[in-house]
Amino acid sequence: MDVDTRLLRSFVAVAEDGSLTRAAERLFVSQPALTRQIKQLEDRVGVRLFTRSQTGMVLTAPGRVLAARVPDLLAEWDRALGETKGAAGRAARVLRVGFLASAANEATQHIVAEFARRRPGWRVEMRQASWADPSAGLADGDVDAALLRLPFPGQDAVRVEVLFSEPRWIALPEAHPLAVRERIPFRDLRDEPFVAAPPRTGAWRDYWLAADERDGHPVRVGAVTDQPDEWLSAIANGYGIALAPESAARYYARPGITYRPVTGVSPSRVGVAWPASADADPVVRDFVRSCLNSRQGPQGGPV
Amino acid sequence: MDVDTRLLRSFVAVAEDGSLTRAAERLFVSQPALTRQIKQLEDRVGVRLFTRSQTGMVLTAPGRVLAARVPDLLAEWDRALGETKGAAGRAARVLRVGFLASAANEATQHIVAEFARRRPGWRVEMRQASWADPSAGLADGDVDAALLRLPFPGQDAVRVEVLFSEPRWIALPEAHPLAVRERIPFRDLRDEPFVAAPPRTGAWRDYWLAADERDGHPVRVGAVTDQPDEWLSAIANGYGIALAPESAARYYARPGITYRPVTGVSPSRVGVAWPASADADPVVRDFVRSCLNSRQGPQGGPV
DNA sequence: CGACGTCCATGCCATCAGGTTATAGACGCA
DNA sequence: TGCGTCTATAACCTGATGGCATGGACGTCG
Repeated sequence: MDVDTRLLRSFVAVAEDGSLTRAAERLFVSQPALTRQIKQLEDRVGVRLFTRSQTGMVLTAPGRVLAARVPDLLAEWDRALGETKGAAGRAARVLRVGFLASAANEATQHIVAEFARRRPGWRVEMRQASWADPSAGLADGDVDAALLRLPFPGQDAVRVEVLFSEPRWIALPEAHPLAVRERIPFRDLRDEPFVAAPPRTGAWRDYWLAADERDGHPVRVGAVTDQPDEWLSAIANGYGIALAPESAARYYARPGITYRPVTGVSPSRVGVAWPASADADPVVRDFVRSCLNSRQGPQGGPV
Repeated sequence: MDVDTRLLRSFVAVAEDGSLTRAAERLFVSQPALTRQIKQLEDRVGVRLFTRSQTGMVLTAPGRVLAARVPDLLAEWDRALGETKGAAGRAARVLRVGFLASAANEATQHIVAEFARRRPGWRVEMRQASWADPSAGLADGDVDAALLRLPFPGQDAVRVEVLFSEPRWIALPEAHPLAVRERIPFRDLRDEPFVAAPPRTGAWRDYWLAADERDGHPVRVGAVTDQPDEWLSAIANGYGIALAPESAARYYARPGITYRPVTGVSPSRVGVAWPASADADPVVRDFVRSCLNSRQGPQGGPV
């Protein structure tokens, strides 16, 4: 029996949301279209997967069985796809590197230059990931390596080398009362609304909300964004403030936003990560070495 | 990235055959349709999977990576589907039992009756499998249990209880010179053409060709069939002869075909099999018990 | 108690994907 | 050089699918 993985993703979404209407807007399709997708899936499988009611969609017993397996299947498919693309990249001498907005900042160009020196003929394809995926595509096998901020979800499943760390600053609206201070203790910021990453990023989101350094003061979330521009707008518009690496002050300077050093929060660490399955890949190893080398400065010290 | 599993099955078929034309006829689609399916898959994945030539289609390096993973993915999907249908059956109080044509024969009705006694309200759904799948759907999770002939492919991955054994006879055309004999030694049959099961059924096919009891005489295959009616026609039409369980003489009696006892071949064993994952399922256990009980005769002896 | 809001289902229409047949184009082989 | 065997392309047609508008059932709130 054949199915489009699209139907399976729709199925999972509806199962999670318990509602066609909500799932439909999350999937960017109309509710009637989703109704028919689910119906089609049920027809193909030959089993009623949901019981409908005016309060939503509830999985039947067989539906629960399917819902328990489908996410793994989809993840495996995505992984197979990633490996295939990786092989294609290798054939074309392209190394796919994911990075998070603001991850390596000025280090990036040195790393790429160093890699180019080590691997003439190879090209690095930098792929910016949204904050919705702090692993920058590593988890899905979308990239061969990634430059990102630690900690990140799924970190234990991959190899990581720390490259450097830098202080965390605070980004606030120019007109914010605290913006006049030269240096701000974090305890003065704990009760401000924050601009946060999407909830499913878990520990990563918490880290940038400094959840561990609040002494029990609850987080107030003023906005949720997953891209730099949205993030900057949200801050400039006064929805909240946000911690950011020092280098963001240079890379994301913008009228209406002020960056200030913060005391009382741990610094942010930047690392290079790659899947364990690429341990033996000489190109990935060269890239990692390029990263470690660039740590000491553009001309490199002893490795 | 979303794909229809259909495209994946097409991909696997083309990869196996190394030819669009041959794969197309195996899949019962036209060659241009398959050309476009493959092209579509390549577009979606964003990677060239085959190198085309006038001698056929050859996998590229990334294509090999994908081809190595897809069969497992499809198998897992089929398994998830089977489990879902199984759950649906349980909810509807239906036990799905696969059987091979000629597997249990007269025992079947006793087993079903016994099961009905143990599980009032439950219904047994008997599904005849073609000889192309001697596991009768067990391997795909299509059934909750199966009545079949041992040995069968994949036997080690499931639980099996032997129910009984019966002599193997030979089915031959009425006009065959040997049909006049009352009892035929197998060595007199070794050089006859045989009607065989499809090649991919492996050991099962060999068993019914008595490959182990030929003393080196090679098998002559006169026809390949995977359904009882085709099998009977092939024999009646003189394409070959075939070993069959004794009970086939009663269940598949037909003008033009004669069944005779054979000496010098081992008897055939019939068993009930179920997936290890259903070990704890009380309904499956009851079914197995019904089978074992019916072994002694319809009224049952001590279990 | 009735109006309203919130669900999911359905009808209609336009569009597009996918199949089939026929044919072209490339190449190996006799 | 002509034939057979591949895959690619063109033209056409059918059917699937999505969007919009709307219907019907049910809970909720004034």
